[in-house]
Amino acid sequence: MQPRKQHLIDTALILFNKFGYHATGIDLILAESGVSKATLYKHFRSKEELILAALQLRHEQVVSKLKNRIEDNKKNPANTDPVENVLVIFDNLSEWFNSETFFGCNFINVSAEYADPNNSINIFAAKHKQVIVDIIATQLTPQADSKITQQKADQIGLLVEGAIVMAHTRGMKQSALIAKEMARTILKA
Amino acid sequence: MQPRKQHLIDTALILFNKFGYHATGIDLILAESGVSKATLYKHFRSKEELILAALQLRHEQVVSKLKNRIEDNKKNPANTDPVENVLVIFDNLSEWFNSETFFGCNFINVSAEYADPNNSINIFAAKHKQVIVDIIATQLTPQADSKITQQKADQIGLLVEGAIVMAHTRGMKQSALIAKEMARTILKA
DNA sequence: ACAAAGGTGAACAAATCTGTTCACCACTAT
DNA sequence: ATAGTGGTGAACAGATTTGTTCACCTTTGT
Repeated sequence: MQPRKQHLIDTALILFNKFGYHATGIDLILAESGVSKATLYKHFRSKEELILAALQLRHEQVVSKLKNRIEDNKKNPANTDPVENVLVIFDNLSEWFNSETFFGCNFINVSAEYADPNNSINIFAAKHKQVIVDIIATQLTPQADSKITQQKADQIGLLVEGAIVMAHTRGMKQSALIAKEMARTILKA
Repeated sequence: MQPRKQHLIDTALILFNKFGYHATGIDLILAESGVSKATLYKHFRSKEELILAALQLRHEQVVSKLKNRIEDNKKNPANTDPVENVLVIFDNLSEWFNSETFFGCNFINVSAEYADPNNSINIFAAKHKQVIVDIIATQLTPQADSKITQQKADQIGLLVEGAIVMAHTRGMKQSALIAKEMARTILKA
């Protein structure tokens, strides 16, 4: 990956997330990154392609952070309960909400702006959400094939979405901890 | 309210919800409604004002529908459990998700596009969410002033948001019923 | 020394967006 | 009849959007 290309994607990701996808024009990304317009269109055929590249980057960030969190938690031999190991997701969320870089979930937001289910951007967002739920499912049971595991993973996924929206639209950053307690109750019921 | 003005708001609400707020141009609203541009700008100073009017309409729709649902449920003297009376919210959601007019929550979506917390559109969306939670709280206990009631209402609110996002981004329309069962477990724990 | 690759800057095209203006039309109440 | 109200249509302005093109610059590998 050429450094200029990477820099464009990094900058675009931040601006898209903070200001929205339609509201963030190409020119702002160029000004903020210091890259020329000709270079942008040498690396990306269109704005849509840049959006997809930014989402791809974000997807990788989220997945790797999540997996690392869970793995770190498992390193402590005291943590054997798969339920508790999954709940670290919400600690992750809490940190994110309280960081300076929280402007809602890229994928929820982009889904709102590109709502057509046939649009490749929308499809990408839906896939991301599915991957996250699948990771949760594999954590709950080593073989994540059972119906019950899938159901539980969807429940956790639903709580994650709810916490993100609450934190974003109402500024309720404690929603991650509210969701965590709810998840504990649900999973142990 | 002049009929042309009302018609503009009705049309704008549908289009904004379906295609997004930036993506929906004034011209599309005019073409779809059959109203002239001069008339639009006689009734609204700007597109932003039209957006706010559309959100106001949607707010009233949601609040009145929700209240009616709860009242209707209470008419059956068998329903005395406040928890069960609150859970009809999720039946409401389920119907909405499975209707032809479901394109996500206007207020979540508009919050994504106008993310600045000082923007009047963003503020309106946050207020709407707060009103919904307050309605839930008053249903849980007649005097909704206790800390515990507020907490429970926030939990229900979180489940509602989660169900909406799941239904919208992943097309999982059954999320309303998943959330309903979770709500029952939480409230009776 | 020189060619190739990657990047720049600026001008440009073409579409699209919000918002303004104004002459004109239809209806209704007096 | 006539004045007032609300609406239309069309042209127009001005800003902003995405995307293209091209002459030129800089660095790097041979």
